[in-house]
Amino acid sequence: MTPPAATAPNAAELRTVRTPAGQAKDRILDTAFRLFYAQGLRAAGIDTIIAESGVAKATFYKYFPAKDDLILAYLERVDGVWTGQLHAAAEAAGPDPSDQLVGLFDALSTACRRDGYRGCAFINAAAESASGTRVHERTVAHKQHILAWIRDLADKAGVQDPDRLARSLTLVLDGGLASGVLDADPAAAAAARATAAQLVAAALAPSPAPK
Amino acid sequence: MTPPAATAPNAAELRTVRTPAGQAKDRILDTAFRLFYAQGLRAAGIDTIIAESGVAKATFYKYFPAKDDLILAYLERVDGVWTGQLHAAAEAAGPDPSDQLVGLFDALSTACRRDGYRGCAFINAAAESASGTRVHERTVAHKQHILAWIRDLADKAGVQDPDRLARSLTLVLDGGLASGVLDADPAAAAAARATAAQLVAAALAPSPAPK
DNA sequence: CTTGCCGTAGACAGTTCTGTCTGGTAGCGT
DNA sequence: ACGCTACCAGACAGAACTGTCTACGGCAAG
Repeated sequence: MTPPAATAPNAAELRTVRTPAGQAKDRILDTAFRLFYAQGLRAAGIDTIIAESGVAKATFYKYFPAKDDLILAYLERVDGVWTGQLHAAAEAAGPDPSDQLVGLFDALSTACRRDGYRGCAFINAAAESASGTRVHERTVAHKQHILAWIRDLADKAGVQDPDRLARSLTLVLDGGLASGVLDADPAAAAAARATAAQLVAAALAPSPAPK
Repeated sequence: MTPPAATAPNAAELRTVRTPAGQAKDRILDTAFRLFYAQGLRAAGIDTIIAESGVAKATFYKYFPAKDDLILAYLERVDGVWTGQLHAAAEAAGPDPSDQLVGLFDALSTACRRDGYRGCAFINAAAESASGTRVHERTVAHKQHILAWIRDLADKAGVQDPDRLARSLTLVLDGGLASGVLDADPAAAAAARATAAQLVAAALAPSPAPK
């Protein structure tokens, strides 16, 4: 009966406890989302993520064969969340595309007021990943999606040069996000919104040839 | 004569080679500058820096008791270099402060055309350091210096709201720098300059109350 | 009941990283 | 000639990290 294993803890009172469902993966992703963003991709170790998820190591590696796979899944989730907030903020500004172009900057204000705000997860991830890696490529793709979406809004707003306006606005947005990793100053977000409003207004005006 | 040490390599043909001067520290800093920027603070290991500097480990730890000390020295050097390039670009634009406010963006264009460009060393460093650490504080201080300098230029240019213009310009500048870690697109730098020119022009104009 | 899947628990290997320590060498001023 | 200083070379310790492996428990479907 008693196993001869000297190292094995007597399995009697062994709390293997629970196994809710196929939700171990979700717990891992939740923890990764939190730790990767708060500490950075490299600073957050696999062991810590496993421990805080309350998951067995074998389970972890079943779902994410390598750390990079988890990082990619994390970025995927961030993409969904952030894009959603951006769209929501834009739509909250009303049906007019030119209003939406300004309104989307409210997502920045909201984000930087959140506790533990540490700037843009994608910019931070790019800073930690070598170019050419899957992680880095993923961040580039994200930024391109955002740029395309803003360009689309600018197009609908009927400005003369949608590309130019979209470029300017993403610069301001990225600037606001990047400064967030330094200090989560709400004034920067407000300034970004004001600057965006100015740029959109100028793009809509008859424009006396700004140069 | 022959040392009894079994492990010791016979010191006969030992090339301890050179000891130029007190320049070991410089070589370390040069290597750190290169590797920290190219790979990131965490990805660049002490051992690699030591090996590529051609320096003994003891020498290294004599000058930099901990890795953080080297990182701080690295940031100090980056600050000097980047601030210098910014000032030079501004001055190259002529004596008029309003021209300098636009001209400083030429430093961004130049930087992103450089091989191995990977965005702003400070933003990247901030992404890898926890807030509250010396490294993080140093990056914040850098950005504040830049902001103060631009504000000063805006003041001299005689715009109505120097704070507001300086905020906008740093947002655009940071945006250009942040996007540099994703892809070193010269178009982004050009767009940043154009946006800056537009913002400066608008700030100087009689301004029909932009809202 | 048995079989297979999903899960826990944790030992283990192999690498890498930071930081310490010993020992030896070359030049320089006195 | 002597000692001082700055340097090179590399072994070593201790920790942390990623990833593999064995062993076991419970649940549901056939």
